[in-house]
Amino acid sequence: MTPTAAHLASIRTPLLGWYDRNKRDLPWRRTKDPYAIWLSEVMLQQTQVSTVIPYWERFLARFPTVLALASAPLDDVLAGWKGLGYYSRARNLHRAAQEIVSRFGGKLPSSAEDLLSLPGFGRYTSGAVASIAFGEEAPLVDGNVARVFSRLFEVEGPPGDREREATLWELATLLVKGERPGDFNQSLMEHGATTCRPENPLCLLCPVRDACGAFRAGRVDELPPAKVRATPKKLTLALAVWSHADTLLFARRADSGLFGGLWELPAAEVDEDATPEETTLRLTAALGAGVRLESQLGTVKRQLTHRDLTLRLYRVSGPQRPSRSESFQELRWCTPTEAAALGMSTAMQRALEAAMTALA
DNA sequence: CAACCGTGGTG
DNA sequence: TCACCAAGGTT
Repeated sequence: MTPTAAHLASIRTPLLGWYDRNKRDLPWRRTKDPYAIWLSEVMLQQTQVSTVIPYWERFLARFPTVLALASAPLDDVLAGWKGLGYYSRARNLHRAAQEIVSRFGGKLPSSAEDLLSLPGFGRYTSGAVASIAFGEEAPLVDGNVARVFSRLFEVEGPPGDREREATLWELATLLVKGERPGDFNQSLMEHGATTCRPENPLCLLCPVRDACGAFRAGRVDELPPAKVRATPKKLTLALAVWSHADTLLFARRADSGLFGGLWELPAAEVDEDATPEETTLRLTAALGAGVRLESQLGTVKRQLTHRDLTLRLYRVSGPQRPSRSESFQELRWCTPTEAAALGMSTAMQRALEAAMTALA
């Protein structure tokens, strides 16, 4: 895979021109603040543009600078991320901000190489920030670019294939060299998102159709091959709905794993066909306090990428109201209003709504 | 390197 | 309804 200089130019120039004429007016394209651009790149990972826009604006207003983010409690950062998913992104963002303060004097390093050393900066995000915010000729490959290249150059192999990935990064490295590397990288992604789409690509409107191997060969529909996904595994959680006065008991999960660092109705994993006795034991162990199941308040189901999640709500009580537990970072009794400000997954919000409805 | 990590949009 | 997917990173 060694395209000629002429072939590269027949892609680079039209694509950049097309981008200048057709790029969407996105809020993070109106700023030159590296921190704001970094934030957009992290939020956009595996997430739709339309979903990100309101989050980006709100988060930036709440944490306007690297220093503000670094100084904030993780709990607040996760609350600002509430509902966006992939919460390790927020934990890594927070850690990276603190490292930027301690190692780089509070300013983002400008090279992809330095950025790569920070939490949450992989190859893609390092290249994106270095090229878009700092003008470095740093390559990037995301899902869009992979699709665009696999069609333009007829790169074979399924997503994840080692040789395929190496080829894609080589191509990105060759193509990014030239004027306005940040805009060029964005032109690749914008093209993939709007024209060279996964389904029903708009080849008739494509600015680089003449250079496209898949178009010439009539293979646009078969490149790239779809990724094979594992079937979701079942995960059943028993949730304790423990009310006292006008409050409910909430717990903050450990920082790693599913919903790491987020608040929840205290949860314990149970077997899909767990008996009430087993459920009682699990919740008692989790809370470190004797628990009695009063009644079942309902069930909430959620589909995650790798998990088929079932949340079973149990109204519980016990002889002693717990205030600490080994299983959780923190326990807290909260009114509904207070709970609304906590960092909580959408799944848990649904469960909480179901609990409140059942209790009302 | 395969598994893990969320959510909402789409056909 | 459901499978697929969207500007990935970590372990």
